[in-house]
Amino acid sequence: MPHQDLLRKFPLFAYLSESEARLLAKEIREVTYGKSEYIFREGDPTEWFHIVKKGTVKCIKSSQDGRDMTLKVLTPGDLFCCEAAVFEGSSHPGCAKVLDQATVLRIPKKRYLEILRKNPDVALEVIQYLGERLREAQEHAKAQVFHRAERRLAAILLSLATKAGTPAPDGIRIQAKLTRRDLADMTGLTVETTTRIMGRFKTDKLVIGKMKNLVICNLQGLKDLAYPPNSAP
Amino acid sequence: MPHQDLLRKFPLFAYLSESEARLLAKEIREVTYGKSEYIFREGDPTEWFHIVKKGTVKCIKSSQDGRDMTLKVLTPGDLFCCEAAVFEGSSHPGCAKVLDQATVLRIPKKRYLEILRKNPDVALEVIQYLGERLREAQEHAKAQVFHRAERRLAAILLSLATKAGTPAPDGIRIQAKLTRRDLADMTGLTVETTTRIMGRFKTDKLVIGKMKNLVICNLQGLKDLAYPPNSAP
DNA sequence: ACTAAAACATGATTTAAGTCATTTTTTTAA
DNA sequence: TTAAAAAAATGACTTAAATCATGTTTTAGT
Repeated sequence: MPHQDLLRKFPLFAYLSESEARLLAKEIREVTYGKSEYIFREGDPTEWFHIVKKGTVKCIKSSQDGRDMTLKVLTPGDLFCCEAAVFEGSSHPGCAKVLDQATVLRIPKKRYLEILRKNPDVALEVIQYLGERLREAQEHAKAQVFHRAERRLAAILLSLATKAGTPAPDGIRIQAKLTRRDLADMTGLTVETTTRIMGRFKTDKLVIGKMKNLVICNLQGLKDLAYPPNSAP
Repeated sequence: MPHQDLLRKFPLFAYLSESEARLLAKEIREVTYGKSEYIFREGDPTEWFHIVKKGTVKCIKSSQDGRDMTLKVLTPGDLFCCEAAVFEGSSHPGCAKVLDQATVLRIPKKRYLEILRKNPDVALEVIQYLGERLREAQEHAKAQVFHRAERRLAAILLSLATKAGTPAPDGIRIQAKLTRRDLADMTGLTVETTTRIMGRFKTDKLVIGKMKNLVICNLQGLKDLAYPPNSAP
């Protein structure tokens, strides 16, 4: 059964019968995108249900005023376009843009809906997944709306560490090579303040290395900044 | 069939058979809460699935540092505790607190899960509902994280107008009587800046009346502030 | 390998919004 | 009805972060 190991974060196959899984496997397409390519843009019709297989993808919500907000960084196993997007006549509420070269699997929306309809367990799984995303989005909003620059950046670095990080000898390496602009787009700060605060983080030995190879070497230090003693984690 | 008209925002009954609906109706409990009462608190075990019948309820995420974030204002027909919360062994990720006297319907979590499992259409409806909430949460985060005080307040007032507003002769009346603190908790601003900006809105004739009876009398004016020409609505 | 273009860094200055302090108004409960 | 408490309004002052300006480094494409 192909792709199964990729689906750890969202075990679609696990609930299907042998024959259903075989049928689905035939309909899955694998598409590779280069750096900075768009997988889809805001307003595009929703035809597929996607899962990241390799690389990193960011979900963004664009504005005419030039400032795009980065809502989420997706890593292998994450699914996207699983929201309202999947229903009749709907269009994407945001863009999906590749950060680093990425491979995504996609399933025709129609097949996806069929699966949901026939397999209540899968539907429940999706409900749980969406609930989790919703909770995450609210948590994120809280951390970003209520706090000051330093704390916001610390919180973003932490979430990147858990979602897109890999253990390294000197700490946690953040693979997705994000620019200062990317970080600014996640925190609502300007590139300048992002630069300044990242500079401070570096002199305080919380992180080391440049953006293309950033390593968080004092996770606890960042946690103390993001969630100080008198606020709940 | 009881309660059916309340469920317009989430037509649960519409998908059930006569017998199922009768069975469910028997298990629905109606509970009334007074002003400022908690329906549940963060960390409480999730035993029920709730729907607002009357009044207004707010979802908040609390902090030890005294600043609670108001995530959402719920009005009749809204459901809550429908997220990850509903699954095994989970606990509420935030509190639900009554703004104005409110009546809520509640269904035992177990029954709710049974319904989802047996009625794929209901499950799809929930998926759609959650997707919509997720999109909303992201949209909200974007509006709040990236903009300045005035714009943030304007955006919040607009969303309140659509969600908790009723047409009035002089504009849209916001029924939920929110305090400056409530508005501050939704925008991440201080009470003082909220006061100052609301004052400006009043002199600019965008809104009239006090908090207990706030009327938005220039919707377009607020829209222009919240989504200026060079940014997408 | 070299050039052009991004991305990054840093300083000087401005400004929006936070903080603190005080007064007025509204709400609540005795 | 009145007293106490909570909420709202307003002013003086401070500060964090935006803006603007300029130089440096890194990345990408020919």
